[in-house]
Amino acid sequence: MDTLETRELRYFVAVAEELHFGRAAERLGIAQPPLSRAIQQLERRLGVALLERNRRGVSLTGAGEILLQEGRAALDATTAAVRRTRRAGGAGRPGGPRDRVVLAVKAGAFHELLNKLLDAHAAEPGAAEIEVLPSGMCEQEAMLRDGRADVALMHTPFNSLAGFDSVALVTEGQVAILPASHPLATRKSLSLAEISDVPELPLARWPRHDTYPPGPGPEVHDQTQLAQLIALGRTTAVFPESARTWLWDEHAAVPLSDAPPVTTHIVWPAHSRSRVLAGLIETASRL
Amino acid sequence: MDTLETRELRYFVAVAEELHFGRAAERLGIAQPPLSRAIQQLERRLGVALLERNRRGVSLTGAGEILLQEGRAALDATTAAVRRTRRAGGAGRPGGPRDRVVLAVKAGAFHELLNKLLDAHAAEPGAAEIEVLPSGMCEQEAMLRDGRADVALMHTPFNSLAGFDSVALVTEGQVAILPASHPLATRKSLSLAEISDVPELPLARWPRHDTYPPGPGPEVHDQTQLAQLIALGRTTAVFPESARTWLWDEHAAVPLSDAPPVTTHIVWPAHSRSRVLAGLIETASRL
DNA sequence: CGCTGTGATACTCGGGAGGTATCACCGGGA
DNA sequence: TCCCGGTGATACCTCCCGAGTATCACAGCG
Repeated sequence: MDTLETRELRYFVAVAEELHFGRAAERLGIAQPPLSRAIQQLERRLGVALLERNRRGVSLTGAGEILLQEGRAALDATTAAVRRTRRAGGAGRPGGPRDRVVLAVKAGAFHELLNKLLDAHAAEPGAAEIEVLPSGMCEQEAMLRDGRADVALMHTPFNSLAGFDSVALVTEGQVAILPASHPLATRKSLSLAEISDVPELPLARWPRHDTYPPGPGPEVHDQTQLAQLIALGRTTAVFPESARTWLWDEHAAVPLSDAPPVTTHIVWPAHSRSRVLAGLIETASRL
Repeated sequence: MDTLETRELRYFVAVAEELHFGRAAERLGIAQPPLSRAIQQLERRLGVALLERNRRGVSLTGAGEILLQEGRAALDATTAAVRRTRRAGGAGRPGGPRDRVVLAVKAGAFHELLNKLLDAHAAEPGAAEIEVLPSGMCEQEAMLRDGRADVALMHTPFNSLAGFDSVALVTEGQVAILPASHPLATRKSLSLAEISDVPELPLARWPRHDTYPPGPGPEVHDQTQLAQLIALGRTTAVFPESARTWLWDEHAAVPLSDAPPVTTHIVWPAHSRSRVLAGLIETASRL
């Protein structure tokens, strides 16, 4: 009576996201009537109204908001359980798949650190296989939560380490990435104010948790797009120093005097206790 | 095909914990054969062996260990969803229950800070109701994870904040709590070494994650037991300075020069975003 | 006033979860 | 050696509940 089937959670989350029974049912691959009944039954069992059925549509009650949030977390945890169990399947048995750890890394970042880490890990005696999984900008957190990855490299203060265990690896300053031809590109150092005050070079905007902040700069989705736009003299960006590795000839990197330092962390789900993961973390923190 | 019902997780966790189908079935309130079948089906669907059925009993494979760990986390998340949704039920509607936040606090600790926090919060305009939930020694983490609590006060380095968001509130030194009649009780300051070297006063041992470390000291479960034993001159203990509030006349508190400082944090599940909780955290960090 | 689109209801059907009875296997003791 | 206690697996049956189809009730809107 105080438990809740995964199916019910999936159904509710679908309805809460679509705010429309028909579309939700279609997304779930079932018909609309069973979905209506399932939600009603869910509300009865919880003893709580989750949806406000007003004319022309559906909206969430306060309790519904909570269940959406908590239900997503629970569903993530469940699919994580499946993914990680499958991945661990047969590990350790000769002939079966080797121990494997999936490391989520922001695509295009961490080149140097990542190389050092992988080399150091490969040099360990009983080294497990590490699969490097490139991720979108703020996607690593979701990947850790739903089990697509076991461990990740993240940058504070950009990524939030909320909900995870982590060890800080290195801290570095930030640089402004400018078109090499731009007047500011020859400066020894710049301030954030100077960067933001250049009207012909608006700062590029990254998707942050699925939403763009309003602003003048162009919207970019990956480092290649951004590199292109900078080379064309259309925008500028601020990055950790280690981003120098991927700069083109057309780019210039100028240190920023007042940008907050960026720290790279190795991050994993708090409840992980696997030997392989522990080894990797140990290796990383010795770098 | 890549999802997993709560029921299946419950079943597997029961078997993995009992390592015995019969007992697990009894605990689950079902018969043994359906349980056997459910686990077989689970293994087939995951494509992974979870249990090693050797003669005379059952043991976990590597994948089984992972699923036990991850499954527990997923089940906790599910029951947390139910608890928090029920708690939020009807909130905001006049006549219904008020907004309520459950604050888990180590029983007997945090007296001063807790009073200040509750007073400050009650003084806020739209103050929600705060229910203070006393918890066992290291139980607050579990309470946050499975939804019995929404927010907690914890001490580092004793509690691990792993998996949660937190804000540090105050840092304080530690004191040794001694029988007032003991020779060391008159000292202005002590070192950890001096404390541990007194054979007639072995340090008390607390249950830490359900297991006692081996050692000579008596086992204690709550502060009252401990207070009694100290007053009787049978043991000693190390506590944050703020513990002075609950000392008896028969107790003496002597500052420790080399004990690590203790920081009190307010801690909540990383995905929480409720307005009420945000208000409480805001109030706490202004203290 | 019908038409459209919404969610709820009525009824039926089939799969699967669960129960009972039983088997197959192994180890230990007299 | 043989039987017995205890383990998990299998066979078979029952029945509930989840899902589908058809339909309703209702609200907006031209």
